[in-house]
Amino acid sequence: MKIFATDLGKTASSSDVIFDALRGSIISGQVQAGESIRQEYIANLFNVSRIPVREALKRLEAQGLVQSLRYKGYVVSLLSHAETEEIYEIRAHLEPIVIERSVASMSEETLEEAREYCDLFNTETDATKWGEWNRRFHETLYRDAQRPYHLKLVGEAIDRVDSYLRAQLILTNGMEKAHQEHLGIIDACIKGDGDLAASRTRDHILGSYKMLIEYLNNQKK
Amino acid sequence: MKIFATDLGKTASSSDVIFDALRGSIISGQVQAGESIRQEYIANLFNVSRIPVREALKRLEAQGLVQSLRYKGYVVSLLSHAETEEIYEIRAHLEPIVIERSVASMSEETLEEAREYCDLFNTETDATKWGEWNRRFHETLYRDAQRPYHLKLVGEAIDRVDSYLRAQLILTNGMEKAHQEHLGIIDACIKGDGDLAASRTRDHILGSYKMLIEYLNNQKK
DNA sequence: ATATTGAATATTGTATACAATGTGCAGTAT
DNA sequence: ATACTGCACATTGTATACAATATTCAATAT
Repeated sequence: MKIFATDLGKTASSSDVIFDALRGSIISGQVQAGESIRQEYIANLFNVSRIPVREALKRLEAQGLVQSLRYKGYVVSLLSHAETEEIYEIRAHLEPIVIERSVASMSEETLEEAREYCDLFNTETDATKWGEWNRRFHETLYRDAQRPYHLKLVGEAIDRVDSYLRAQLILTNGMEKAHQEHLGIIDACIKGDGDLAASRTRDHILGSYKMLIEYLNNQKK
Repeated sequence: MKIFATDLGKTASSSDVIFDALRGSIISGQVQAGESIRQEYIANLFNVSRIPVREALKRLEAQGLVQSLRYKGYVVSLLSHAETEEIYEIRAHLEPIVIERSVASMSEETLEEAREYCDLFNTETDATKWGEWNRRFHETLYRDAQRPYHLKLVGEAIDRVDSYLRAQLILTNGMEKAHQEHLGIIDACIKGDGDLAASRTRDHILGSYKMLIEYLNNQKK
């Protein structure tokens, strides 16, 4: 008899659970940039020792979401204007590639799910949830690309800016514009036009970057 | 009196030392893909407990160089053809961007250092060192780009394929071609022609990918 | 000869304990 | 009032210890 050990060794250790939780708190903006995270505090929160907490933090650090300062704790990374620009530049390069590949083999279910998130984004009244629907919308559309490495990079890039955006609720302004662009992207996917989906995705990303910059400039005054 | 605490909290802990060492062993091909890394073994090697070893491994895992399999140890990641293609595709997109920015503010020292590595790559007789000189050559040329996030991604992407390439000593074939291309890139940098440097860099990367694919096809027969 | 079982072993994941050292505040001097 | 000093405290980094469980290999059954 054959053993199908598909999920061998994949039982989520508490370190994984804590990683997910911390990452979620950061990208949702619940823990703001600059705040310091105490190992002992997190450990008590989850009723574990500091060991798994440390390992989760090491992973977050490798991803750039936190920085370790000895004797001062792990601090949620700040995001400079320069780095924000970099990340949007990278997203504007990679995400069109991904969606183009994705369109080529996009399933009906994927399209349907994307439509749902698109709708949720549009009808949601709780502003703190817009970021999440927006993210799921895009990630769903990228799902069929069979480009895991691209997706890893894109996901981490989005994590990095999300933590900042959501904390500031910047999306408030361009909601309607964003929704129209989402509809345009879905439309291109339905047509099976990868090129169009790609260029619309690029415009969408560059557009939101421009919006962000304008917002920050207004803040200064 | 003012305290210049530039390097506050940056004393390298043993976990950092071990991370560097393991990363080096992997990307140099000394530890081959598929090999498993025993925590206790590494701990003894460095005369430390398993704790810092585990943290180093967690970081390597976040970078994709190793995978954790419970009760079986951390295994050096394999590299599928699909993932190789992805990584070269990403490099071909990002590295031209980086070098273009870099050319705009490239110092004489950088150019000089790049020339040295170019030379070392060309004259080196020990095949195991080619990869290292090649890498330093490119990283030097990217240094002045002031694009830390790009450099992080590019560095990790190179790490990922280097571990595989060096183990196979694939470079053996295209040495002379690569050297000519290096000279072409330097030439473009001297001229201050960012566009040209970018396109030559792209061609260089795509060329080495093509070479790799041919090599792998020949292996099959 | 091959398949199956079970106990010893190996290996990881985590808790606890301890060492090192920066931080913060009270007390003191100017 | 402000600047300095020293000590208690807080916080991290790592060693040791223990628990859980997969792996391995010899013994046994088919």
